[in-house]
Amino acid sequence: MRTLSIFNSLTRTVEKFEPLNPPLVTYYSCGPTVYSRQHLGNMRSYLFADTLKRALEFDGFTVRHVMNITDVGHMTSDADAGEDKVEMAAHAEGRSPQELAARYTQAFLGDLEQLNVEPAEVYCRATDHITDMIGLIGRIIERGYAYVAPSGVYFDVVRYRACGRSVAEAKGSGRPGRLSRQRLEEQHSAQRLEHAPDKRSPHDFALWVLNQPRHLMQWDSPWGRGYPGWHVECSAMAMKYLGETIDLHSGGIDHIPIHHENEIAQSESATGKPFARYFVHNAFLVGSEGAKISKSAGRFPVLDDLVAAGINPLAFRLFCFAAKYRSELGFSLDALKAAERNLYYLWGFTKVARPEQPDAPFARDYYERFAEALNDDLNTPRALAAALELVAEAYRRSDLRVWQTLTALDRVMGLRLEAQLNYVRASRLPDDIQALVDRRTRARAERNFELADQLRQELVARGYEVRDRRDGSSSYAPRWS
RNA sequence: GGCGGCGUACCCAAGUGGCUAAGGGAGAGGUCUGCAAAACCUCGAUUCGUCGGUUCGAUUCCGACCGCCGCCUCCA
Repeated sequence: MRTLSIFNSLTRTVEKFEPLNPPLVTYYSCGPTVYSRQHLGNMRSYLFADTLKRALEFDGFTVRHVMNITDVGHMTSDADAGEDKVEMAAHAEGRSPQELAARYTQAFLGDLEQLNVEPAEVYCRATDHITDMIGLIGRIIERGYAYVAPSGVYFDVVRYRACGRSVAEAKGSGRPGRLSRQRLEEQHSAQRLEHAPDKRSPHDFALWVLNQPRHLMQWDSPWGRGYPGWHVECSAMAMKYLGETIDLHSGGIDHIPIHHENEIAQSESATGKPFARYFVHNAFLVGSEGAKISKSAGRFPVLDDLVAAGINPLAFRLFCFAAKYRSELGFSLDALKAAERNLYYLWGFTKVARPEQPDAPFARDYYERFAEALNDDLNTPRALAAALELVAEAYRRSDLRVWQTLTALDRVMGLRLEAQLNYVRASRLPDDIQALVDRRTRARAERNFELADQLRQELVARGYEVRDRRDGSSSYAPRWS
């Protein structure tokens, strides 16, 4: 078994990854709040999570991956006027929150499928786990880290941050958050003045929201009718499916200061145990001007936009694979097109590959390079370079026996090479296309190149790729599925 | 105000205290081909935002500056 080194946000260093009970890895990654389409920036995160999971599997681990689908409780802010994102969007679209959530959940899963993301072992909806959340909140209250106020049950951030010294002492000088390294008093609190007046501190966050009669989704709880806060579903569901201490937790870099900090706080104050042993965060996809692509900024491309532009979704997958997860990635059509060229380069190899033969010895070096790069904190760009050079080397040597290696690498890259091979091999030409092919073959035999070229143009226009070989034979295949 | 990050060729993007600064795209030239396409070969940053410092030696470490970005309010 190889050892993955990965940057752990908890320690801010690259560490050897060692799960609690190998070969099992318990992995929780943050899923979407389903009130809108997930844009390409979001998709980068899910692709990153997928690559991380595939890398662990490449190394021989068995990954149990849990992803949340948050369909309630995600507020637009923590102020009084904060509204539930799902309910707000539902209202705007004239649907029920349930309909809206179901619709965007489907769209989300469809996107993952198009990107060839391995399905998680468990997708869990927040609304299916209300009792788990209530149980967790109860434990937090018992341990003294949450309190009940008229407007809700709040996590007592000041008490938690005090951790080992008196609350009074900690007030205004609490220890910095483990992930964000921010001290409470250093945070810009001007924006938080609108907070619920019965909160003890502006930093406290809601575990359970009470007395919001206009809210549609409500459940009974020991503290009254209401609904859960945003972060608590992740803690509750992660623990339910993976245990009180999980191996690995990932998400976007923006989750470091709020969501994950809060998850850790509420989880560990409930259990007294470490919540996650490794936290891993991916950087943003940014627009051409270097600004992040964000939902709140309004317009942002979604996967369907790429498809509409004629770009294969897997090109986006490869595009993300070609950059390190911890670096910002600059999105542009040119850059995406470059990735698409690489995709077609690898797919094109299926037309000449020798899947029935064992690999030539030279393939081994490239496999090793790929594995080494991958395990070096997921250096996917270097891994990709190894894969591309493997194919180039095969062409160069005119020794095309590298298929076993290439497909092994593709179990991490996820470009569906195997499926592409089957597709290319299985596809028979439709009769009308075959007729054109026959006519062209005849024309070429008669050295009537004018007609042959005309027929080639026709075939290309119909979506077929024409490749004449040196020996005079030709291949006609649909231009990529 | 606090926390964090970035600046490598036309574009995307790795990387290292000193071996030729990965790889890809685009571009130029070539091989092959009836011509294409595909594939392969060659070329391409004497240089890594700027200025200092440490060092025998820095793109890589330190400092300052310039520029860009994220977070501290929902955000992958």
